[in-house]
Amino acid sequence: MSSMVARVSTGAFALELLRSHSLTNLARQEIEQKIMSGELPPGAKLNENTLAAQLGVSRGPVREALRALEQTGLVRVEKNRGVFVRQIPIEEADEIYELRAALEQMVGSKLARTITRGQLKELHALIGQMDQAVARGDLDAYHSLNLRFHGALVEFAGNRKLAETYRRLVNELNLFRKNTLAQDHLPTSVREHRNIADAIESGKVEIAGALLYEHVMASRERMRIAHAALGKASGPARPAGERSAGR
Amino acid sequence: MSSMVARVSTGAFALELLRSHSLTNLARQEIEQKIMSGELPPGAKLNENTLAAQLGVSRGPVREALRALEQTGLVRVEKNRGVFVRQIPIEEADEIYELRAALEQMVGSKLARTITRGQLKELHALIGQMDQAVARGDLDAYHSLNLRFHGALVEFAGNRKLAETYRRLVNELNLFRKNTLAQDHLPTSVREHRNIADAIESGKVEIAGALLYEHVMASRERMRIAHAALGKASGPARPAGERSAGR
DNA sequence: CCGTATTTGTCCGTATGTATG
DNA sequence: ACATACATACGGACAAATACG
Repeated sequence: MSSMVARVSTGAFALELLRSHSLTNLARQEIEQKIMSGELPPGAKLNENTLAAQLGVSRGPVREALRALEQTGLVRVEKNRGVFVRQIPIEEADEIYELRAALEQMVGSKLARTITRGQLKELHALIGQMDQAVARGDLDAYHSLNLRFHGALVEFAGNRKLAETYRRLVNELNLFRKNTLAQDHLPTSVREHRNIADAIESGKVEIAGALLYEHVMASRERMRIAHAALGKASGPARPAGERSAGR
Repeated sequence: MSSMVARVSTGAFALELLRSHSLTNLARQEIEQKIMSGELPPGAKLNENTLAAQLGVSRGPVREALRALEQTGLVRVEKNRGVFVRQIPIEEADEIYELRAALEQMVGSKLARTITRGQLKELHALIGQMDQAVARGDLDAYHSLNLRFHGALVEFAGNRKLAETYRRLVNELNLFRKNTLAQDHLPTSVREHRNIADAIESGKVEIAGALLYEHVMASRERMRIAHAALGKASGPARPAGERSAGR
């Protein structure tokens, strides 16, 4: 009893590592990484043997990881055929944006009541960095900062279940965005971020929520437009699409 | 609804069966069933061998199923120790209710704009049945109808991702409710349902959303009270609780 | 249309870690 | 504290289904 922790230097972190030390979790993280980075693009087939070889493990952990990823919506499993990186159809992306907007509305309202000065400072810091990114015309940096900004908002809301749900949705949206890589109207987007932060700081519960809702729905519109434009420009109407789920 | 069982001749349904014909999916459904029915109560340990034997399969599919169920939040996996039916702490139930309230607010606003006469009829039918259940003092029936009412609302909103998210949350709440089996103030609850349906019918977007939000948050309060009362009355402060989950 | 190769689905054996007397 | 019993983690083999030539 007395010496429990003993020498595991930073307790919580180490335990988290240990928990992830199972090959299944390792495989899940690694595969998820490959998907999110685009190394495994939407529609790609995930070969169990190949993945197992790459990770230096047997197929068991890989299969378990894939079954878990199926639940998170990142992959789709077709019996006796294989598992594929999900191809999010525009209709579903639409739905996800709508849902995400509702979640962020909740976040905005909540933060308007609970935010701390330190958190506000973090938000403003991110906004400042976004300004710079826009000035440099660095789209990638902006995109990344944007994700961090919204992620911070959600985290600050202090509802872990909400955060988990949000992460899941953003993951799926990233799957979709790989195609359209939204070229938001950056100055507008930055201004909206400032307005949101201000409304939160002022404690305007309704307005903060509404602004975030509208901000996300505006993103959705830009996504739709970009997708429509891309649809005409490049690909055929049906780019090796998701086999209509139920079949 | 057409008669579904019949034969395995109706396309979509039959294919759904086929998809479930994989032992992994079968195991997942079966275990989920056992959990939701209370046969496997929160905190129970799930033994791979036992489950495999009960289902007449090997441990492989069972393990994959458990990994999937972990992602849905129904079970918790401790490396080298086993998997357990999750014990939702009151704090998390609280968070889930809050999130669910936000989702239903979205549902209410949306339905106020899109609901059809047929859907309204279904809602009123359910409300009528709830009236009868209350009159009979049949709590179980009321509880079931209540779930169906909210489920119908969510379904009518026509956002599949929302519906899926909602289902996930309700699943987890059921895990919690096994303990507190909320004894809502039924007449109040029924009245709220009517008000919600009316607001939706009248197309009052803001009000319908707000009413649903408040309705769910009121449920949360009742849950809290019931839980507090139960905590004092029966169990010890710490009923074999969720081990603080790593960090 | 058939035979072959590859991949997935399932099962079982073994090693390792955990709980217990 | 040690040894024993047991459950899980992982790997590997076999069977079934699919894809390919």
